[in-house]
Amino acid sequence: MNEEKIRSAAHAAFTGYMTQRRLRKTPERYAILDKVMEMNSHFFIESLYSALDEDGYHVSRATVYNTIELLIDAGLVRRHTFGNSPAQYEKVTGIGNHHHLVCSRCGKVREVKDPELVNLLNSKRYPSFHAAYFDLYIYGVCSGCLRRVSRSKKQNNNKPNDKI
Amino acid sequence: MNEEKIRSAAHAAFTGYMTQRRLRKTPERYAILDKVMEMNSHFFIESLYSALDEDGYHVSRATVYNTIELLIDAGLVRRHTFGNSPAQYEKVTGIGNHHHLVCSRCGKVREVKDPELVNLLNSKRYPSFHAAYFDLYIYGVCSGCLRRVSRSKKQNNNKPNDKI
DNA sequence: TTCACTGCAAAGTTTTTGCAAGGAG
DNA sequence: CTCCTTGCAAAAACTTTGCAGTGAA
Repeated sequence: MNEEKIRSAAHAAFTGYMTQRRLRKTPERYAILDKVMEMNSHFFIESLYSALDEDGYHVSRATVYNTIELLIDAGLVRRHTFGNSPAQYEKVTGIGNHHHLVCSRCGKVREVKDPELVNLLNSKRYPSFHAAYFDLYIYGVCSGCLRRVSRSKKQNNNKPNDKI
Repeated sequence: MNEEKIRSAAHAAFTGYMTQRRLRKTPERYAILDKVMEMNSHFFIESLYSALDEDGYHVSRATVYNTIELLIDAGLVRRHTFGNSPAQYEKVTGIGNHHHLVCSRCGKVREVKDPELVNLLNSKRYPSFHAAYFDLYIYGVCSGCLRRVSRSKKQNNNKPNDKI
């Protein structure tokens, strides 16, 4: 199955990364990687931490933070900070590059694919800079919040957003 | 002069925003807006706070945070969180949309303009989402860090980045 | 055997909140 | 005169750090 293939590719990549840097291949690091690969879509450090705990595999928060840093450096994970909420992470599978639609009102994040745009972005080169990847965030208002805003406009009590 | 025109346009926009939402037009809010418009490129809340203090215009941090939130909602300021450093802000002048090249090693941020890309992005429409603006972050390694990395590779002691 | 890694808890950083006083509308 | 906004300091939220013990190489 494809999911398993992705998992073992990630393992291999992480192993290579650690070998190259003479980092120790601890069971905690692999356990965290595995759990990350299980997470569908975005997650917080705290969710990852609890998910591991619920599996009966306890690691300290410090280790989670430390390992996530390595995974980011290895290119297996991306960090996003949408608006002012705590950092969110997402696994990088290689397949399916996408962008993020972020609602400025409620903070909800939706993914959109746009191969045309991805191709254009991939073709760009910059002087004195070796680009590795890009993140495109499109901010705006989702349809749900749009409804809410126009409703409250009529009641004349719309407030500045309290999320994001 | 152009700078003054931008400042008064920002004033007008902020006033309109506050009027519409029945928010109070306090001197603190205008002082913060003015200082923001003086900041060239990116700044931190802390820099803004000290800059005001150095001008002999003291406002509490709470007010700075509160006002920045309003300015973002009003579309006069953008918040960025590059890597894992504290949030950085930047004024929106309407002229000169740009993207950000972010070095994953040292955290340095450079602006690049690309009208072709901006036009393409502006033309995009999304179902059930009303886009207001976008942020494109291009992550990679700057030339300075690239030199440093290849040097340390030879010495066989390159470490995972400790910035970002 | 060595020293990078882990867990834990304490400390650090950044941001938010509660409350009394003040001032915009 | 009302009640939104401010300042301050305390608290919260998130992340990093110090240190002693553990285990990968």
